[in-house]
Amino acid sequence: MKIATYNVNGINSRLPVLLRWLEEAKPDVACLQELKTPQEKFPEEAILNAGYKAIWHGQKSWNGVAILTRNLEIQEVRRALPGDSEDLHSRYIEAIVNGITIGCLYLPNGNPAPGPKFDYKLQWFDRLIAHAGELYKSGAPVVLTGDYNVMPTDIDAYKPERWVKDALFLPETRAAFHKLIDQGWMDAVRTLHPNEVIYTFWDYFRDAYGRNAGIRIDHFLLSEPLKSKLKSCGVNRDVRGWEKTSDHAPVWIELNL
DNA sequence: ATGGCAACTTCCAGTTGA
Repeated sequence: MKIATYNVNGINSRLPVLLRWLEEAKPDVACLQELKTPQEKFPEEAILNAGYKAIWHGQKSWNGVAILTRNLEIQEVRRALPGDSEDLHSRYIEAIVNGITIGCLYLPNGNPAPGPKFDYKLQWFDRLIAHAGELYKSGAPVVLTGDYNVMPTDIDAYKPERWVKDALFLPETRAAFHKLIDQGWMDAVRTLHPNEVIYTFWDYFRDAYGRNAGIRIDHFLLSEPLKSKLKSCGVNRDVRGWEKTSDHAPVWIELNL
């Protein structure tokens, strides 16, 4: 079973790239972030025609998450993190697919830091940690994937010294990520490739992709029952080089179920 | 240290992203 995550940076302006990637990569499950579309303008018909069912949580202008499946039933569980009914950002959607709980998340960016946006990032992170803890303890097979907006360690950033005051790399942010990992989760990509330079985002500026000046911020976390099932993983790096592409590249894992 | 790019909105300049 192949599961992918892809921050599309606007699903409607990204539609040709998204459809081409689905056709070429053929993930069984695709978790999407940054739809940047209201609920009613999600391109459901084009996605259905490409062979995928979808559930999504849209929002005007910003955020937005979706889970797509090919030839698999999808049962939605929730479409927000517990813990703050006032939080209206569309940043989390969770479903059960093929017996696996899949959480698709778009963690807040948090810049500029310090400030209210960074406070919101850390608060959202706390709610994710609380919810993830419940999921992990349940013993169910769970995949928590998406755009975490965190580089976990120095190896995950081109010139990490340039990111030390950035919300994606500040000590509080990394500490929150490691608190989450310490519940027992496996960082799938880093576990299979412990020393490799792997990036999932390259800035649009200054030919960052051409220079491979990237960062690794899109992650797959696996709960206990899935750790022994992880077969392979990777980044569809070439997608970042396509015309009218996102600033993120898709990331995928293959599970031997 | 700065600003470079892209997508959004609703009227082309301001905001957000990472």
